[in-house]
Amino acid sequence: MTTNFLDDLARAIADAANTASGVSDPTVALVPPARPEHGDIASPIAMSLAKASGRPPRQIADDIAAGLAARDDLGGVIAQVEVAGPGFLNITLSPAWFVGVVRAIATAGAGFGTGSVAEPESILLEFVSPNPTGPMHVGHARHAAYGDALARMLSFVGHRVWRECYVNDFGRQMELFGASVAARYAEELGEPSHLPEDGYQGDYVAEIAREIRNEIGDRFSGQVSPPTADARAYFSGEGGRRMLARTMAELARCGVRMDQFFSETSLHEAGRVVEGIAALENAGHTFTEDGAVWFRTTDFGDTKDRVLVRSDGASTYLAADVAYHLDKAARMGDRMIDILGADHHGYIDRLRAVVVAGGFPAECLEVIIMQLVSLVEHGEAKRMSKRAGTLVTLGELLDDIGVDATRFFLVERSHDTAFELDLDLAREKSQENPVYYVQYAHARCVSILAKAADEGVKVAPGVGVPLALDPSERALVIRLTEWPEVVLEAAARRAPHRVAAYLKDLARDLHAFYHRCRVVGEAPEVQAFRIDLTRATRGVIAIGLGNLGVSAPDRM
RNA sequence: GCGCCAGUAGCUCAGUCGGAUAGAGCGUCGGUCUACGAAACCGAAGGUCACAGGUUCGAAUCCUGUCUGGCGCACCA
Repeated sequence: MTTNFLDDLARAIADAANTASGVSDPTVALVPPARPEHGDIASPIAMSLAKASGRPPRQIADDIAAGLAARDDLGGVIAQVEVAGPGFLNITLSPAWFVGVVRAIATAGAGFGTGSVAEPESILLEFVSPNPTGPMHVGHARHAAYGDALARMLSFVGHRVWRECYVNDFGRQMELFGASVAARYAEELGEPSHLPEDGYQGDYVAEIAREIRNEIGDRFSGQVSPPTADARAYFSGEGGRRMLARTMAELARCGVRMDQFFSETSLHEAGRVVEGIAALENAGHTFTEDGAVWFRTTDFGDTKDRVLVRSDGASTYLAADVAYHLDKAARMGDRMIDILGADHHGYIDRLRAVVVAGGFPAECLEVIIMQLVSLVEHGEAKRMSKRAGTLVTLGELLDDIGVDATRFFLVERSHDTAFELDLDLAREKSQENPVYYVQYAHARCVSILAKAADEGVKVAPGVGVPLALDPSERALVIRLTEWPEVVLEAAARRAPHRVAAYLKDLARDLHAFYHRCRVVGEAPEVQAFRIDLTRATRGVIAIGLGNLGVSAPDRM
């Protein structure tokens, strides 16, 4: 549902501005006023037309105001227009406008603001993409919370989104992980352990080994001290599968849905990596030097060329990414988005080179860089290492502060701001977490509506329009009308934190309204309006929280 | 040295394709429960928007330079 409740007003201002300035078809910006006494909505249009028309902004504004006052068809929209400051038009909207708007929003329900994007795209969104060598930590959690919220928002405004998780289940780290599991398995059997020096040491490695032992018994007895090639392959594969299953379960616990988990190993096994390298070679984008095959990424703006096949014959990680990105480009539709950690930002030029060398437009690959989350505990930075087993896992975070708080917290900040998560604070202050503030506003609306139902309130159609509105009502309604624009902008800018900020503002407006205005038991036209307003607010909070993957409880 | 991101209230951060007196939460101080939930509300204090120039009616926002911090700059993944 596309909604602009101020279209009539904007058109009227455009007409009057045209007359006043001589500029044809001027763009009308409508902005929230800086202060409540400036009315409900304001426009700086006179200032922006001053230069083109050669007249002082105040004069233009006066003429526009006069032009609006002369119209007799705007009674249902405008109550008053004033000129203030350097030339702002401050507009007070009529009660009839408020009643109509709130009715429309309450009626639209869960559809309010959906499908409003002008040019819907098919988007392949890749995010989280973990190595299945250990549990997800708070960094993955930020990617998951952000990526999932972004996917929800993009879908909400009308794009088609495919969510994909690339699984780095190939290469040296997987072998090391397999050797680590094999060593723990050997310990389970009471055989000498050969844990690699730089092997993985977390408790989860022993857990996986125990699981495997419970399933296969001593089948690999005598083959793991040290592990044979067969044993290494088995424990690497089986360990990776089990780690991935845990990852999937944790994402599901967070409410993060993926359409596909894409295995790097599958690319190698299907010969896609070799094909990808061959494609670049055939297109003349490679050369051989020092026994290695290089991709001439400098032709596409990279700072140096990159190796695809090492001199020892092994393909690099980039080679797999060539195959993967060419595969994604072929099925993405209009666009693919990669969400990468800040420590991978040097990778962007390489990936773009892959896409362009593959014959796709450079703009079809969008890379979002996620700044790091670091943890602080007891006032000092917590250094995390997967191999040393000192990480704080996503699971532990969820146990501590819950899914809703974790998700809201992690999308509250812009993705390009590094932030520190203070574990002590996150635990102790969970009651003051903004998510509770917003959820409480939702529960409060439900409670009011339940009260109205208990009292048997029936709203008669055409019950009339309140004579005057409370400032808190006006503010709340204006806020509600902003939702479609907020989510559209948040989706376009890939900025879920704007939705979070909006919800905090909306919740504050609701709480203020609640404390100033009674709903049930007022005069019929006032009661009807406020019930609609409560329904509309409840609906928008629920939609907004839904876009962030956070629940909207009826009771708390 | 080069590149990306950031620097806004005591703390954590919004606001950044130019708009009025720069906002919120937390913290501090002071008020508000005999009516729909006080997990709430109302008020106060708190600012050189890192610094210096520039662009114009107007700059936290755009441009140039400087400083500080984070992260990168592999035949690792």
